[in-house]
Amino acid sequence: MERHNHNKCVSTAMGAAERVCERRAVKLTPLRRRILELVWRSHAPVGAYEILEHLAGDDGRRAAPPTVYRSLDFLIEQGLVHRIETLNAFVGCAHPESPHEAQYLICERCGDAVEFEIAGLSKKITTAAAAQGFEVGGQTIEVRGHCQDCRAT
Amino acid sequence: MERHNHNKCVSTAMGAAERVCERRAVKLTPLRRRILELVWRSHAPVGAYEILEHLAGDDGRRAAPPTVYRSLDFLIEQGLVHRIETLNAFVGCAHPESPHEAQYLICERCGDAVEFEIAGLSKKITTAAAAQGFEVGGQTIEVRGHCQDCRAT
DNA sequence: TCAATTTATGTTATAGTATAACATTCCATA
DNA sequence: TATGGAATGTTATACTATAACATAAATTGA
Repeated sequence: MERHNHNKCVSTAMGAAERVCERRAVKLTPLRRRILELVWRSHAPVGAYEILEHLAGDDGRRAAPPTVYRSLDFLIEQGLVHRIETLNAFVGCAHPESPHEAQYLICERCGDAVEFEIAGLSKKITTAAAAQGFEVGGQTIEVRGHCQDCRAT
Repeated sequence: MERHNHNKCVSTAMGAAERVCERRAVKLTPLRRRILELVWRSHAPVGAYEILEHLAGDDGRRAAPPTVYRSLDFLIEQGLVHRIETLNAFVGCAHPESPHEAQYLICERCGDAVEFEIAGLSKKITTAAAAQGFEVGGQTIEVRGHCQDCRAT
């Protein structure tokens, strides 16, 4: 199913997250840590309610939506998780150390969302917007289509 | 409030929509026409339930969500309306004649969403994705920030 | 240390967005 | 004018997200 050791990705990401939080003096609490891990365990973006179910699975009792959304808010704020607007879902950020505008390739067949960067793209947009007097606060760039693997199959 | 004659924009847009539909032999029914007009009457993106309320205002009785969503689906399919993913809302398309990837500048102060195009941007993304073996089906590019007018105020 | 304060989480209820499934009406055309 | 397809109506419900208030845990300062 996985074409590489994804567990390793997860633990690498968790390590990075811990370092980032420590450096910023913000708390990666057990709950936040658990939710970040759940997000990372999936290549594909995960919905908030999906996370909720997995939380319930771990211990006996059921968490409520605000629990998940609050932690997601924190993780997004710290750049550890990105939200995929076109899917109402969440993915782990591959480069949490340096804040950046994320751009995603989203495969409509397998559901994977891969963060990618086109050199200068973000800057080009900012410049073009500025030319019209628009001051850019944030960008959402999401590309739908079929990934290499799915096209081959 | 409006800094130009927006009514004129609306009627121009409606005319274009009628021509487009006629050429394609698809039906711009009274309901679809009414909804398109409601969308156009606002510079800012409109939510589906907001449209629903305005529909109710016109005659006495209340429409149900599927009525609106179905018409929106049609209008989007025909490129007469675009969906703003980051707002769960809808705007009239300025250039319905030629299908294209829309890009939006969305002002967080006044709410206006302006369609704009950066020369070669869409193509650049497609090319960059192709370099990774990804075949692009569609793009979502939405830029948040402050428009010229709102910055001036 | 302990009270005061802040931060995080729990809990309940509800708001907001969207679609499934089936019924009815409208309309083009044979 | 019967009929088949497209459009719309209707009811119910799924999915996504947040408000508001309660409790618990951690931090700080006296």
